[in-house]
Amino acid sequence: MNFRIESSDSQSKARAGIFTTAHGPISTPIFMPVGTAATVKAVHQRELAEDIDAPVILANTYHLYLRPGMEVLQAAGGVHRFMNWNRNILTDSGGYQVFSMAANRKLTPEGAWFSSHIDGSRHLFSPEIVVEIQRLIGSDLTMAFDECTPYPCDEKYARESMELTHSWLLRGIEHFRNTAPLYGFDQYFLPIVQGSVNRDLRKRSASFIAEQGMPANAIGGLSVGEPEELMYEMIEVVNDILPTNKPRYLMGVGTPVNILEAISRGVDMFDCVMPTRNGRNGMLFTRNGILNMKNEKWKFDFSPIDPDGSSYVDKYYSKAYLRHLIISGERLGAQIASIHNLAFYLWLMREARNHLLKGDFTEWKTKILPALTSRL
RNA sequence: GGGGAGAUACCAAAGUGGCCAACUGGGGCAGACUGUAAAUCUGUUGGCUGACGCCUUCGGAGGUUCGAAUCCUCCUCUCCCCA
Repeated sequence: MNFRIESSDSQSKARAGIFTTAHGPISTPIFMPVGTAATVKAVHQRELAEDIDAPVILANTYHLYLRPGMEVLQAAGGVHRFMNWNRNILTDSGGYQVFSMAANRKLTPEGAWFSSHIDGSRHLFSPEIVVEIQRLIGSDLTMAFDECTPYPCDEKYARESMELTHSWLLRGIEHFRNTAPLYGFDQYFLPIVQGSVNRDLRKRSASFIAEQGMPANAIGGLSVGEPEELMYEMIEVVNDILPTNKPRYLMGVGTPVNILEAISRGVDMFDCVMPTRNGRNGMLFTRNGILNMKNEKWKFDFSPIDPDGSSYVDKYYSKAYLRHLIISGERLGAQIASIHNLAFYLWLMREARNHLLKGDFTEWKTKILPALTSRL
């Protein structure tokens, strides 16, 4: 995938780069919209490409495995053809579901036993099985199977969880090397750093992950409830060890501020459900601040949703109209809010990148940060 | 004209002597949401107070009682059936 760093910030660890897979170039820093079930909820692929201009989206191994199932995805010729998305796709491995559906699973050295949230049926996810499934899905970027360590947890649990993830990683890499892509293009395998909020564990994990020599590296187990300062601290610890010449992917993060702070600490790739889920629930992110579209104050506000927004929906519809749609539970409200938020996130990444190339990233970041957290 | 039922907070609807400032649902208002079991969840919804608490409320007026949304009298209004 040949990551090329185009510019590095002089006042921080931030950098702008680019790498390419069979499904096109990805300029970093980048935000990847989450499309768990082979759909970014409430957003058309056409809007993702043409309006939001996302070069890569996420899908989820666990969800696609359960529904529609591997027979369908294989018969379709992989997930790109299935959903008619010919840009990049990254699949999460199901590691997050190990964490979020803890009540329905059992961890063993072999792997994780799940109860399907759809019909209750039992399934085993092992590092090998998860590689197989991601081969069948045909994602460009495939994730190692890990345990996303819960927070808070004691040192012993964090250590054992990390060691389990490491042992799973070795098996996953071996199986990845012993299998081939099914649809005629290369796939890449990303290992994941764990270690909870423990500096020593994070260092050990980052070293272990770096040694594997994978084309890109991920940081997991953060933004799971820990204080933001701890998250930033762990990112710093880990990024001091992960190779600088490969993309770094911070999984599941986050707010616009989280992302800018992580970029300045050397992270290149992000994903988060926040722009879509919070959008559906009426929360809009803009360069001027956050607004809750459900609030009464927009009831008679017929001004554009976001006069400074980069998406067509921003000037096409008014705040009062969007408020009405969201309060009424109308689907168009979720669509407009999701398009707006994703367009904003992608705009923010392009903007960060432009300032990195221009050489004034830190000044720009310092200036824009207060506005991003203010409430409108 | 005769007979019957009913009026409770924004709406609907429980409650039929003290555990009632009043169940529950809707609506309203506010909040949460970070590798999506989420178009979901939580709080709040008479007034004053930080809290204990106090004050005013169950169509209207009066009465019984230590105590009334609940019992009695009259009044006003609504709905249903028969003629």
